[in-house]
Amino acid sequence: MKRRPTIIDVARKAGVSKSTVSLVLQNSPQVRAETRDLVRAAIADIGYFYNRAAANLRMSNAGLIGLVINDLRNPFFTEFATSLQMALSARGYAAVVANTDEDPDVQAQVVGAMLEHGVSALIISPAYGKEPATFDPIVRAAIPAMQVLRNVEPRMDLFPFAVPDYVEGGRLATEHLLEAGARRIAFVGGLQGRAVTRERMSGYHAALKKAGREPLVLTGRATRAFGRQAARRLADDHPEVDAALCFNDLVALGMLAGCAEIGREVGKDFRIVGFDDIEECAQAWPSLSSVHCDIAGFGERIAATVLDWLEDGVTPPPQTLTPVELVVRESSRGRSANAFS
Amino acid sequence: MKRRPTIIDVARKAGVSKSTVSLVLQNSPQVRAETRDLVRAAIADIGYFYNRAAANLRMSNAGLIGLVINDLRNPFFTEFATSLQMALSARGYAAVVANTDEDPDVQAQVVGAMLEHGVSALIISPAYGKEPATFDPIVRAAIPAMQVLRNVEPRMDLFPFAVPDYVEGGRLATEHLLEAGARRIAFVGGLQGRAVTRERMSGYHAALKKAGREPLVLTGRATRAFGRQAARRLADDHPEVDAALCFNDLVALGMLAGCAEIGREVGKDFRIVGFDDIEECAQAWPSLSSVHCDIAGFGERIAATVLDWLEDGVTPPPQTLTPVELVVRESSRGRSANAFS
DNA sequence: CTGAAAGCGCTTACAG
DNA sequence: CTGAAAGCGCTTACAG
Repeated sequence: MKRRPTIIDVARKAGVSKSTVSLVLQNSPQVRAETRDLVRAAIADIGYFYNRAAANLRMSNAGLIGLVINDLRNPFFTEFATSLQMALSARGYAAVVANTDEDPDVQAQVVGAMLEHGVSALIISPAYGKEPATFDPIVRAAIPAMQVLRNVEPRMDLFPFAVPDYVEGGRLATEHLLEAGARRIAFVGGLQGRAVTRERMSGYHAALKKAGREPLVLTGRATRAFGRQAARRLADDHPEVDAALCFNDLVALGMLAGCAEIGREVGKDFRIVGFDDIEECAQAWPSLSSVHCDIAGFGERIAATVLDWLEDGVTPPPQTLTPVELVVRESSRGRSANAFS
Repeated sequence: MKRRPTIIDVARKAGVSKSTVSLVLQNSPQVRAETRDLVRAAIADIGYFYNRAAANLRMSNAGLIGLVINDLRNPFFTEFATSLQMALSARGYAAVVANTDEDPDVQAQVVGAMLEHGVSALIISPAYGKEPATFDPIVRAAIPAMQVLRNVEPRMDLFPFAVPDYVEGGRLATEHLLEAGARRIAFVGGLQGRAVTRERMSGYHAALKKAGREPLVLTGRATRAFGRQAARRLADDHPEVDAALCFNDLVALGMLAGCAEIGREVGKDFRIVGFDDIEECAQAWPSLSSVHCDIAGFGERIAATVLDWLEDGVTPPPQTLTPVELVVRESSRGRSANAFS
């Protein structure tokens, strides 16, 4: 395992000084074309590659961005993280990513590690709890940092927050179900008291109130398993309920499975709308209506926001709401022609 | 935005030399307890945190591991990447991760970027195509690098390969379907000619041959959409087929949806087995039998293998097959009692 | 247009 | 047990 070649090896090979090599590396116009080509040839020849850690020591912009996610196995967050990472990569940054699995201790640990690695900025979809352990070190490091999708840290001047407009999404979905003829609409899933649940629910409450209908809320974990149980519970305990707005698509997809299991025909006997519009919604059967949050676009937007902040000092506003829209599919529209067995 | 504190600031504050601070940072036993506490207090006081880039410059082990994945949105790879990342994190390493979206150019670019960032090792689930552009630079960097899940680079001494035992999985699943009474079993999904497809299929072929049955292969993309179409095509063109072994769970879940759509009762009229056993299998309805590859365990194992290689020079064998097992659920066993509507 | 020199924040022998 | 000094691979004024 031989030594990694350095700028000095290149300089020696090309017969110039290491300063010149450095200038070539940075595409400086002040080096003569022939010299540049000479250096380039030497670089290719000895297989030199840039050492960013060393450069960073002088320049202090490592080109590393930290990405900390509370639940990376959830397709919603996967999609977000992936599109964000690819957007960063396209602008020449690498992403250090970590999943915290909703554990604030893990979160504090990985954030600390990322700061040690000298990330130039941090994007965090935080776990709930022990906020200071995570956020105080970031304040000390004085790097751009955004919280996304969940707002757990009140200092939004320091940690600007961005999120799709969940309230509007909840309203749109509820109004759609009402227009489609639903008489009694339940809100299913989402942990009680969490901001995200509250927001998604508040659009639902507002729309029902306006229509003079009574809400029915079944909070619970945001999982397929909970959705599946909820389908059964709703049928048993609240047979009058003929529609559900779900906290997210996983719950909705779980309800789809649950309805199939108990023989309730979704789109006919019962209408379901999910939230997030993950890829699977269009592939499910019946296909699932959902509040489209354009999470891929959201990821790209966050990447751009953070890099503009980092590179040009454009501080984002303390709070950004991105637009959402409702995508109506079979689960709330009624079945397509080939739907009977 | 003030300067990040350094070891020298700490030294000044604690009234010792920077060497002493460095020793404290490394928990060296050769520094007196009182001095250590003094230094620790100073560290906490001025909010110092370690600069790994600088340390790395001297030591050349950045504690960064590169993770390059061909399709990070696929839950199978998400699960792998996440468990790997968390295992690395637990051993004090950070993961730089990148999705290539099956694009070999993107892959070459991100691998180059990671090498510049001085990753100490690389784990890659490669895209197909342009192998030299990705792998030659890794060879020059002379760092431990493994290919996982797909074997595209023949130099397996340089890039040891690890993968679950797909052949065995295909065999197990096929034998199970035969035992369950299936008369004609199709293999559905997976791109023709790819090693993964070939392996998963070869267990299927072997088992059928042994039983004296004819194979029927329907290759295609490994997506829900393809699975859904395939369900219809199979019913239309090959009504005698009464079971399917799918290339992966996405295809199988797509078939589940497709069967629901055309009114074919899975578990009764038709049996389906998937491959990978992603989390959703247990939550689907009917629940999906699948070849369990323990991908979370696989991720942890790879993390351990790479770190042992990096830290202790334990070179992995050129090829590792990890065990798989079949998990039988409703989709191939017959419905549970509550299954009629 | 190119070279010599200092410095980024650490670690590591080497003295004391 | 602790300090002074060199060096890791770069960049950046500053001379020439």
